[in-house]
Amino acid sequence: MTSPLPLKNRLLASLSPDDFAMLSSQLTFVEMEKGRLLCDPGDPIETIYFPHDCVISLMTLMESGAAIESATIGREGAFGLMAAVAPRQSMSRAIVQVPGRASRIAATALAETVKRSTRLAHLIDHHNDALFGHAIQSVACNALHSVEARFCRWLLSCHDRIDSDTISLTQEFLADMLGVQRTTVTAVAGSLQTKGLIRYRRGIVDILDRAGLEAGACECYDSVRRTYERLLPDPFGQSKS
Amino acid sequence: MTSPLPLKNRLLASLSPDDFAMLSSQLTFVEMEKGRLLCDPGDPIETIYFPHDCVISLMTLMESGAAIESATIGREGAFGLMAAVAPRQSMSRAIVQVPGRASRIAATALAETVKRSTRLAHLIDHHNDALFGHAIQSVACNALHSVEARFCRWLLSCHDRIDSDTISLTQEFLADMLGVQRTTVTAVAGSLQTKGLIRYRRGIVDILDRAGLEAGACECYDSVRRTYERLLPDPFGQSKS
DNA sequence: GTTGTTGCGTCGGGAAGTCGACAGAGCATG
DNA sequence: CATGCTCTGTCGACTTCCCGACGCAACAAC
Repeated sequence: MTSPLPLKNRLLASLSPDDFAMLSSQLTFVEMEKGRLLCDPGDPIETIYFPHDCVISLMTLMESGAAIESATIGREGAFGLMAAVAPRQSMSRAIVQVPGRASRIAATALAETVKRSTRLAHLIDHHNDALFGHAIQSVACNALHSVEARFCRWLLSCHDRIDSDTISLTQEFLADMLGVQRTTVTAVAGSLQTKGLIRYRRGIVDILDRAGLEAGACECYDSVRRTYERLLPDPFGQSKS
Repeated sequence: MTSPLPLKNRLLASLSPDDFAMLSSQLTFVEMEKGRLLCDPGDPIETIYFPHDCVISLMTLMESGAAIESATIGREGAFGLMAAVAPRQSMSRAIVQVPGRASRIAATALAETVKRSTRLAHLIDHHNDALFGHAIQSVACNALHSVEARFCRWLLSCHDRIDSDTISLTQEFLADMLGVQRTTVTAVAGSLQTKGLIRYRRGIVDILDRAGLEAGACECYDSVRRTYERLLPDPFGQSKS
């Protein structure tokens, strides 16, 4: 799946030809380098990003300075669609977690098009609903599930959104995402490595056994995935597992 | 604040006279008895509820049968507004957690009105955004904060939505909400009682010291509250603390 | 090759919360 | 008053995760 096809974003690929025609002239292809900050809480959302093979994290900032992940966005969705109808402030920090490419468009330009296409408006509505479903599942997940299960879930949903079995990320970073201590991540990563599910080497994770990770992950992984599939059917119809 | 004013719901009270005129004939006043089930995951959302002095919980159901709270809805909002534009399935179980009164309307009727009023559409849009903000804050909260802090937060946000300092709820029930063991709730409740913040007696909690609870609660309580205030200003302009 | 930096592994004490079990208290019903 | 049920308090062992500290390994820069 390392096809040269530029538009892997499922939301863009789901657009009707008419809608796509209206948007395409305003869409810009961008490289998203790792760590790039798209938005902080309180910032107006001026640009909307449709990831092709990058992953964007929505992080909730706490007073302590901690930043914990509340949702991730990849090729199944887009960042900033809450602002697709009317101007809106971001409530989270949005950063590029895994580098790659995306298409972007000005929020005002998208809002113009949305006014003319109820079909596009419904697509965005469905996306926002799925994102909400993602969030409430994570509320439950963070309260009930072990770090190991959440770690597996995280790796899987990241893996779904990229075209490689190798993910570049440090344990420190992952600890922030999951909202746990770095040493806890080390312990869990060691455990998964012993089981042969992943390999960890200095900032790089290799996914060795997807099925094993799925067995170790909590139900939340599949639950969120099914919600997206129901509300935003995959126009490519592909799947990894 | 035990005024006989029937419409305490802030969303309804924020409507323009025109919008309210269009809706009022379709709105029905209902008593919401404790424990009433409004929706289960997968059910179509057919009715939208605007609480006046009851509290509705959105609960995420897990495969194990556990049901944990992912958001609460009171007089500052409404249940079911994701379905205000187009038909939608519920993703959570919605139950009445604290009894009281609400106004309800058929989703189809509201959708008709929304088509005619962009102002109403924007109000609903803001509500859904605030609810999303509520959810992502809870994602972080459940990952980072102690049970005691979350317990305080829960009591405060419940207290905000009713007209009494007495809340009827068992520790068992609260344990489900918070996603913890019942014995843990007992321990925390005992601690708060010793500090003089609450009184607990067989299914009934009395709020004795709001300021003390606010000191014990995590920042999430205030954060969520400010988000609602920003997106949906209180038309009554009142506050409890 | 040396140095500096970054990321990982480990160790140990401690706090928080789990889980099962049981006793007792409050309340309603007959 | 007796019965039964529901809700709360307690206990103890156990697990998970926190939190700070330290050393080492890998990599980059010069």
